Amino acid sequence: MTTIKDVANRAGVAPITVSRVVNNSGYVSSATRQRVEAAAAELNYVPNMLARSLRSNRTDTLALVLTDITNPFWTTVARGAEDSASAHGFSVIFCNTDEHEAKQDQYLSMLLRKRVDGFLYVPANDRPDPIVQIHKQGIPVVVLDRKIHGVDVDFVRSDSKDGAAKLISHLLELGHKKIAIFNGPPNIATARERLAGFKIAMTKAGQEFDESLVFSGEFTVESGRQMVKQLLQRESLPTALFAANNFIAIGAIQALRSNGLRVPEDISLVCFDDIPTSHMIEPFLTVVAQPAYQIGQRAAELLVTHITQSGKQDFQDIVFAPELIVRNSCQRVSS
Amino acid sequence: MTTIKDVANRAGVAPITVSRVVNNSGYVSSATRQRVEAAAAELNYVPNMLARSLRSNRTDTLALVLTDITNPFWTTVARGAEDSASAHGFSVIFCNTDEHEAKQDQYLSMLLRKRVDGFLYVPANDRPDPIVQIHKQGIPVVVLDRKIHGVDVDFVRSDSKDGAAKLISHLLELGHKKIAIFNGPPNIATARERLAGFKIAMTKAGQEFDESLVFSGEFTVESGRQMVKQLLQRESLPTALFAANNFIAIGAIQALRSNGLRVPEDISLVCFDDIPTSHMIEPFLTVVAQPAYQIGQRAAELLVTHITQSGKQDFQDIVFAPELIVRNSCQRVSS
DNA sequence: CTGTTAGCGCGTTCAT
DNA sequence: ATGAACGCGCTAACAG
Repeated sequence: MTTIKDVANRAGVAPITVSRVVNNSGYVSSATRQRVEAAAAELNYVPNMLARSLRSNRTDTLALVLTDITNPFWTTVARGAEDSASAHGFSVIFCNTDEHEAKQDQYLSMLLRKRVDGFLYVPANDRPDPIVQIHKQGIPVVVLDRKIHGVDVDFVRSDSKDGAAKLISHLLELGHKKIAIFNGPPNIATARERLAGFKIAMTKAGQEFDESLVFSGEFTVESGRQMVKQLLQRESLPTALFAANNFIAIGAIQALRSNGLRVPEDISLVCFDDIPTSHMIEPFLTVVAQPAYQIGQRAAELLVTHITQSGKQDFQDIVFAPELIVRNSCQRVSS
Repeated sequence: MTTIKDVANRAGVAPITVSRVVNNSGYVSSATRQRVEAAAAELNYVPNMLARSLRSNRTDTLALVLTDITNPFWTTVARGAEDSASAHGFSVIFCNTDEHEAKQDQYLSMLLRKRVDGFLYVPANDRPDPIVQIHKQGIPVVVLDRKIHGVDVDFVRSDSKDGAAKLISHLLELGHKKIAIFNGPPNIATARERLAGFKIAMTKAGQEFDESLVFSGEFTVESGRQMVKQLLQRESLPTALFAANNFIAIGAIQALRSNGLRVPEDISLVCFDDIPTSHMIEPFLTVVAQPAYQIGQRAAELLVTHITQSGKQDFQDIVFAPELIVRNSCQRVSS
């Protein structure tokens, strides 16, 4: 591994001169510059960022802590974040927590040790302490997707309440009254807000809200299947189903079908979050889609701003409006 | 930012003693250990990996250089790699090259400067030089998905030739004879091999191979659309289409439909690579699926082995067999 | 069981 | 326009 010193020797100059050439800082005569560049090339010199970072306290690296990159929503967020980070000269380390607190804590402390310059953080829970811990190290955090109270950070997310309401309104317009919700865990803000939006839309339309039609699980395919099982134990079925995210919807559809129930003929289904590649092939699920790419992009930009202008102390709560996309998973119901 | 020195002062010991406590190395009396741990906790001490790495020449970080994490195949590979890396104590930095050489080169040199411990590398081209450059720095590389000749590295990939042949055999069994291929660029090994598999299966079945039915583009949705345009300029259409990857298939289906052609009624379609979430909702495309998760997992494991046992010099070429999954995108053709 | 010395590779500060 | 010295935070190597 050749160092700045080796290059210096080869070029017959002092290490600091090599440094100046490499970083384009300070004055270097074009003659010595050329000698240095030649030496660097011959020796395959690659600057050591570790050493540089040790002095500069900057790693040009962001952390992206999310739940599961396998979910197309997060995939797209990740892509947006990486594109934006890369445009600003940052790399990104990604970590899947699977909404698991222990995993998350482990990742966070590893990332802290690695001295990442900032965190793009999708919290697995409502607790503010992870963020507090990070802030104690003086590292900025942008929280994605989920609002947490009592912490001074930026948020980039979409309006879950509004999105849920849009979906429910759509169902109501089609004549549905008995609507069940397959929700995520109540300790995640988006789950609570999507339920809230559901309730609001129902009551606003003068519809009775039936607590027994609220199911709580996880934001996973398996959980979607489980909730169908629970649903089928009821005497009467709702005419429509609201899945609080795409994976729950997938699990629900599978379980419904394997129980001989067709969507939308036997039961209508809407869900939060798009499934891009799927709908490109077969436009099927009616959803509200979040601008996933922009969420990632915007979050990374915000984070980079905080890093480069470390004075910046005004925190933003950027809320995107989800968009209703009507496809073929709902049927009109005769009242 | 509190350092090992601060902790040492607080605990009334030497820095090295703190180091020993933190790393569980060497002898420390449980009395002083406790004092040190208390001091560390009070001061919110977080070890600085940069400093440690500078000495140890290990960053516990892998690079994952792929084409586009937005493609569900790569998403799954990435997840497998991250899970495996994390289990071995490594983080992973991911980079999207979009098959773009310039972007790729930029990423590679950045990652070299960052002193990642190893590369998981999906080459955007056939050239061995990027790998040679990395090896010059003494850093191991595992190449994913695409074989490159003339370099000593591990490969983890699947058998493109065999996969293509399986798909074509399936079509032949259904009576198809005029089959077009929508391929990726010829400078990518998988594209060449998928075409080769196509040819082999055809000739083996005694079918004539029609060069005019070979279309070359990119592994993208847009390219899939473009190739349909080209196809439609022909006087007579083939009865079946072989898309060399999932994104090409998606683009093809869209363009076919917008031109009033239905799959499979008007034309049958098979493709390489699954689209997991899509087929969970609507089992549609007949594909050969690669074990994406295992590819990522296995590659990361191999890489970690090279890193931890730096003596290891036997290189493997691990080839997985793709699996044919018959769904509903093909129709039998009467001869 | 604990401490001293030294150096990993680089860039800031201050000279020349 | 170029260089010397020092220190970023940490841990081998070697005392004691």
